[in-house]
Amino acid sequence: MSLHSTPEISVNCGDCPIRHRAVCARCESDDLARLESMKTYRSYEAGQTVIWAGDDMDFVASVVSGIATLTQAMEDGRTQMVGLLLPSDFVGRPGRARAAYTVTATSDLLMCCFRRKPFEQMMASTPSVAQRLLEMTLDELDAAREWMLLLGRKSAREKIASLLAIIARRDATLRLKSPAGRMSFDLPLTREAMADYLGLTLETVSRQISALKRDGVIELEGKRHVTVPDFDELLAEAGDDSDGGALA
Amino acid sequence: MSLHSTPEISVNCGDCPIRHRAVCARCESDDLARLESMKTYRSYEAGQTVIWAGDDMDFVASVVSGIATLTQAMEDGRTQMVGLLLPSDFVGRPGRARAAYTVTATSDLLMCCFRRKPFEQMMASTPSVAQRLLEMTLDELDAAREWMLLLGRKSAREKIASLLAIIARRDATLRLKSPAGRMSFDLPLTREAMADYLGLTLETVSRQISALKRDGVIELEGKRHVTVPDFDELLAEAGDDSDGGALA
DNA sequence: TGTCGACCTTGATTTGGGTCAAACCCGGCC
DNA sequence: GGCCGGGTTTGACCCAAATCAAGGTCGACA
Repeated sequence: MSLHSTPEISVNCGDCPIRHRAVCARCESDDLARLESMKTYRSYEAGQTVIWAGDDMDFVASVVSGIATLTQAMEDGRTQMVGLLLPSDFVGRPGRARAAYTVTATSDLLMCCFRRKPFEQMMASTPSVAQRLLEMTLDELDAAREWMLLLGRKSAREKIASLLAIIARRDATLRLKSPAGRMSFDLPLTREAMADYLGLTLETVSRQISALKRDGVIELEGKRHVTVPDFDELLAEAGDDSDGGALA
Repeated sequence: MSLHSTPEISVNCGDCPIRHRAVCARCESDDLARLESMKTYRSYEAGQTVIWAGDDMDFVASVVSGIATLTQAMEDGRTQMVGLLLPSDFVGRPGRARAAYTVTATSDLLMCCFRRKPFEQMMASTPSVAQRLLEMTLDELDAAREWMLLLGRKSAREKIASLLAIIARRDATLRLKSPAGRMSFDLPLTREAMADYLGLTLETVSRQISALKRDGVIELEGKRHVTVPDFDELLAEAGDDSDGGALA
C-alpha cells in the first residue's frame, strides 16, 4: 500500500543498530554481503498498515527502529493483537507468501526487507541464518505462551500491571539497566492498542490505569508517561513476582 | 519422577509411526543412525507428570503416541494450558536445561527421548534437523496466535466450538480424510483440561457443551464421544468459517 | 453387591468487565 | 481566539461467566 520506499537510506550492515540481535546476528562478512545484495529499507509512518492479513508478501523483514503490531481479526470486527514487534524482531515466514496477520506501524517504523526468494535460498544454504531464526522463533513462542496465561487467567488489573511490567522491562533493557526500584518510561501504545493486546475494552484499560494510579502503584504525567515508584510492587500486582517474562 | 523406562521397546527409526512428521523427518539414514544412538523410549501413564516447570531436563523428546499438555501456573493455583502435544510434536528446547512448563500425560504416552548434549551437537552440525525444528516451531507459533485470539476475544460458546473443531480436524487428519459434513470422535481431554485450555471454568465448559447439544450443533454418546452433524455449522459457531486453524 | 471416588451436570447467586453515553483534554488549524 | 477531532476518562447499567453448592453417573474395587 502507500509505503514510500527510501532508497536514500542504505546503512552498511556492519553499522546497523540491530546487527547483533536480528536474524543476521550470526552472519560473517561474506554472508552479510550476500544479505546486503537482497535488502531494501522501507519506512512507514505511525498508523500506516504495512501488510494486510491475506495479502501476498514478496519480502521478509527485520524491524530496524520503531514499533509494529501483528493483529488478527474476526469477521465481525473483534481484533486481538498477537505480536508486538520491536527493533530486531523478524516479520514474515520463509516458505509462506501469504501474510497470516495484519502488520501495522504503531510508531514511525523502519524495516530492513529481504526479497523472499533469495532469502529462502540463503536459509537453505547458510545454517547460521536458520539457526538464529530458530532461536528467535523459540523466544517468540515462549512470549506467546506467557501471553496466553495473561489472556486466559489474569484479571483486568493484573493484565494492565503485566503490560506495564513488560514495557518497563524492555525499556530498562534498552538503557542497559536491570529493572528494579523506581523507573519511568513512555507508553508506546494507545489505550485502544493496549486493549487489543490484553483482550479488554479500552474503557476497562482506562479505568484500571486510573485505579493503579489512585492506589499509588504508578504515577502519570500526561497520558503516556508513566513512573513506577517500586517495580517489585508492580510485579506483585501483575500476579507473577519472580518472573522472566519475555517481550514480543 | 515415577517414570518407568521401557528399554524393551526399541523401534527401528525406519518403522517409526512419526518418522515423516517429527523432528527427524528430513534425516537420511546416516543421520538416523546417529539419532538412534542417542535415543531412549519412555512411557507414562495417563495422569502422570512428565516434567515439572523449573525442573532440569536432561533430554528433549518427540511424542510417539498419546497426548500430553504443557501448562503454566500462577502462585495462587490458577493454571492455563499453553500447549497440546500430539504424536510427532517436540518437547523441550535445545540450549535450555530448565523446563519452562509442566508437561503432563493426558493419555498413556510414549516419548522418544534424545539425550540433550548429543542432540544439541547434532543440531549444530546437521542443518536438516534445525530446519525441521524451525518449521515445527513456526507452526506452533501460528497455533499459539490462533489460540490467543480465542482466549482474548471469543465467547465461551465460541471457545468450545473452536476446540471441538480443532479436535475434529485433527482426528480427520489422522484418518486421512478432510474435515467436512458429519464427523465423530472422542474427546481426549476431561472437562477440567478443556477449561484450562480455553481459559474458562469447568462448569462453564459443561454448560456450553450441554447448550451446543441442546441446539443440535453436536450429539453426545456418553461424556466423551461427540458427533458433529454438520462441520460447517460448528465452524460458524466457532466464529471463524474459512479458517486454517492449526493444532498444537 | 455396595460404596467409593473421579468426573460431570445443573441450579442459584454474584460480580468483573462489557456496553452505551457523555464529557474532557489538548494539539493542530482556520 | 475558536473550532475540530483523536484520544481519553468517567458514569450508569447490564450481562456473561465465575462462584458456591448440590446432585448425578459410572467404573473400579473390596
